[in-house]
Amino acid sequence: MHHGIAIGKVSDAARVKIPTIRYYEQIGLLAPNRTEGNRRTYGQDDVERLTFIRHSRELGFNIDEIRTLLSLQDAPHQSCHEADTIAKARLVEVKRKIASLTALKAELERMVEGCSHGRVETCQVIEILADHGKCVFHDHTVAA
Amino acid sequence: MHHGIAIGKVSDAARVKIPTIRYYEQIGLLAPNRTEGNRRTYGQDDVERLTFIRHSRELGFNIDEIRTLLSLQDAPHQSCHEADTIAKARLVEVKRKIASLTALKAELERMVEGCSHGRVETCQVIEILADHGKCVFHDHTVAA
DNA sequence: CCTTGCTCCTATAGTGGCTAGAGGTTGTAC
DNA sequence: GTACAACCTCTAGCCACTATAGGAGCAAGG
Repeated sequence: MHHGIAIGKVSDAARVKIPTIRYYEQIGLLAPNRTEGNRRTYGQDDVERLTFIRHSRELGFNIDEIRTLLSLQDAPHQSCHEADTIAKARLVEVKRKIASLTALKAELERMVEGCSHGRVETCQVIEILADHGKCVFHDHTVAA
Repeated sequence: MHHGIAIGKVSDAARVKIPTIRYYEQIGLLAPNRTEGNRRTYGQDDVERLTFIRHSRELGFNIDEIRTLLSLQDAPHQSCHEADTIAKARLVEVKRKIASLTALKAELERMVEGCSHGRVETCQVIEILADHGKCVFHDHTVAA
């Protein structure tokens, strides 16, 4: 009504794109509130909720984890044990990913350094990709 | 015919799942060869090609990059300049990702350490997620 | 020869987390 | 009153697979 924020403003304020906000509503992360003219309307709390979501996404939490984190935030008198568990799991994952990417980095550096800048026949890049035995990167789990 | 390898064997040999092999054929990474009974049939070269693809995917190259790398491998007298460029671009990306994940790791560690194991009200995990200002992780680009 | 059961086939739909587009409505400023 | 921005819904597309349904081929044992 009088002090509702339109989706565009919320989008700017929370730095979450408009279609993404609509998507979040669709999957139930955001409560649907409309004006008489059928426009989505938000309050400052929604801006904060969206910021929370964006930040969590940036930190690599998936939607299900965020759903749990949001439900925890909505019930502040509960134990934070679950939030702690989620963060810890994420930390383990991140550590593993860093280790994997570091090995990958070494592999790519070896490829690039080994490249004789000649023809494909003698190119380390192609050769290492073709023959796994020549690869030093063995924890092939994350990469992407 | 007599020395063709069936998809299941190729799948085991190259450690690429059967539906994935069919998918690769569909998108043109693999030539389609069939027996009279309409079964896909492969040779040792296909096992090597699939291993190349798997390895490249594990190293984080996307399908388009792999397409280029494969076309280079198929023409070994060409210059390997392009392969070098692709690997270098990937290296830059990986370095950026490591930097980002390292910052993220610090952030998660701060969260977990700061958690008083009490109630959500006072939980650092939730608080840091809610208030971006309290976050030390600012290169929010990769994360996942 | 026949059945059992394994491997294979196609085609379609689903995954996650959005993003893009078409085509229509509402609200606002001049 | 009219131009135009901002909004609406609905559908389809992105990537790289993965899953499922429903059917056909093929090798070994009886």
